[in-house]
Amino acid sequence: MIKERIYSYLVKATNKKDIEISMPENGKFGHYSTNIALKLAKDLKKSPMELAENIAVEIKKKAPNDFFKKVEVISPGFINFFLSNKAFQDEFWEIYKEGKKWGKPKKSKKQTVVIDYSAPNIAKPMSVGHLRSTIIGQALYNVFKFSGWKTIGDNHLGDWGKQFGILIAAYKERLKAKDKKLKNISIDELMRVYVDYNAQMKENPELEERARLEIKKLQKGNKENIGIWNKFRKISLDEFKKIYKILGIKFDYCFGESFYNKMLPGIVKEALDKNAAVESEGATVIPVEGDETPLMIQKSDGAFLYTTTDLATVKFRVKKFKPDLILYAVGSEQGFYFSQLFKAVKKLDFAKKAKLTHVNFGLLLGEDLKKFSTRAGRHVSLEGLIKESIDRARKIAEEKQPGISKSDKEKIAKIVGVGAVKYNDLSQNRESNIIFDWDKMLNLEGNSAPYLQYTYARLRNVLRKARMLKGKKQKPKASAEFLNEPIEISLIFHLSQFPDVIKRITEFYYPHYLADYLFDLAKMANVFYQNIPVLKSNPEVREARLSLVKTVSDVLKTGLNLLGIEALEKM
RNA sequence: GCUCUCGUAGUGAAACGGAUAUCACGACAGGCUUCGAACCUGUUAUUGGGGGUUCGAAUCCCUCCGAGAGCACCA
Repeated sequence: MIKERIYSYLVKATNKKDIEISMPENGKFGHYSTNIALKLAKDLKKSPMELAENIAVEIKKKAPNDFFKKVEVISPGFINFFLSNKAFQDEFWEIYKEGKKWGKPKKSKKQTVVIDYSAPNIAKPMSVGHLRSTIIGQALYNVFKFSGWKTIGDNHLGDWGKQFGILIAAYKERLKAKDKKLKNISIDELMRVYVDYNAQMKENPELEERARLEIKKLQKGNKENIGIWNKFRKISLDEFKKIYKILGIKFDYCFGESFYNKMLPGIVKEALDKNAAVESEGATVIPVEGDETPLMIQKSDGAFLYTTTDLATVKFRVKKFKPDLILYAVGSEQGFYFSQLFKAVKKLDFAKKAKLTHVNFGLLLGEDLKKFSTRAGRHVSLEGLIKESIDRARKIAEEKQPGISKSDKEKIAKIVGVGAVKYNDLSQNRESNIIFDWDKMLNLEGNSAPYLQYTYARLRNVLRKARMLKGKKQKPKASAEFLNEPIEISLIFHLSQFPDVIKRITEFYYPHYLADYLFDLAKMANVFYQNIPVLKSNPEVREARLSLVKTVSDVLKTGLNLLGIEALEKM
């Protein structure tokens, strides 16, 4: 790769290894640039400009004659590199050879990552709030896998805890009242039962007591309650599976909180034995350094908490998967909780070599800038959102392609609609809050999934038509020299950065790096498409351009798929 | 009250401490006898206020203002 080559020349010219090479936003400052002279000037007590000049002279000696077009030194001491077309043509050949593998790290030691994402609660329909965890987690999963990691996706279902006391108590009450709706109870009905009971509980403490008794019975393995619990769990899971199928979400495991239930007493005991936990006001807590409030692992009534489960989960995952990294795709509002949890994990020495990271994301806020929550009764169903998006996509498909068959139209509507929703989320910094807005969320123009999908479909169309043309094929290496148009060089330059983007995501966990990258690539591809004829150009030029079109479309497709978005041959 | 996060064109966003802050939407003006106009071209406007560190700050530090979130018997 070009960047690596510049780096190696710089190392030779300076005898330093810690060298930054950046890409100036403004093309006037070259394809690549380094500030190494500015950094070194202080230590060497030389003027940065003079130092930069010396390095520039050296590096020109180290590189082949036809590699740089120009190496420039600019005040206060930047060295800017302008590459020759030849350098890019060679680069293109390297990329073309890689084919669909382009972007994968060449050498990497096998590492393991566990990604905790989605984690919906049983007996509540998935809301748009769960969307972020689900698709950010899935995108990270895909990127890690593509990068050669052993990747484990675990859906940590919220299938245990106090809410089941409420649900079971409420359910039994309805049963007594012979509520007909209980026969084939839906997840929406379950939530209504829950919300109603929750509201009544505030006025009637007796109901709260009843819920507490039911949860106790459940935890002790009471058959009737376990039966009801299982029923709720199944109804919910079936519902979730439907949504995961539409969204193309997959997990390796779905252990859920209930899975860890039996390990909880052991966790508390271990924490006490290790002197990590103490008793406080009748409860068992782990004091956390620097924090006023400790982390509670057992309530004064003996019940365990989410926290206890999370500790058990870490221990279990470390033992089973021996991960190097565990990622939690969970909202920012749990930031404080996770910082406490991680400190407790360290105290207990549960993590071993694994690095635990909270991949946080911003809240989904209502138009009044307040948090969405089920308790507040504000709920936009995820299913409804997806449906709406598909409807909008279908309408547009009807406008743009009136002639196509009904089944094709449905397929396009689904892929475009789902893609739009995902891209809307993945294209922005995950840490920003998102204000819920139908129109923004379901945008099908500009910086959106359909734009990328459309670009891909156009490029594929050119390739399809080319196959129908007769004529001798040339090796792309031989023909790369015909790629000399500025937009062609820009495309190659951009293609060459793909591996860097992938690498940065495995380091910083920001899917929007990839979305940004793909959008830029698509913009360039459209400019190319608009201005540069492919099929009607001279045969050898045509071969070169077709190779470029092929490579760009492959990267677009790979990138979209990594984001969990499908590409369409026709739309 | 304490702690954390965030304030970038009219709107939504981007920017390893780098150079003239980049996109999209919107608005306005153009472009299909040419590989798909879900596209392309042009015009438009921005770092909340004040200090500091640095050769260089949207980015780091301090302070003020504004918004949001969190702060043991929920998950």
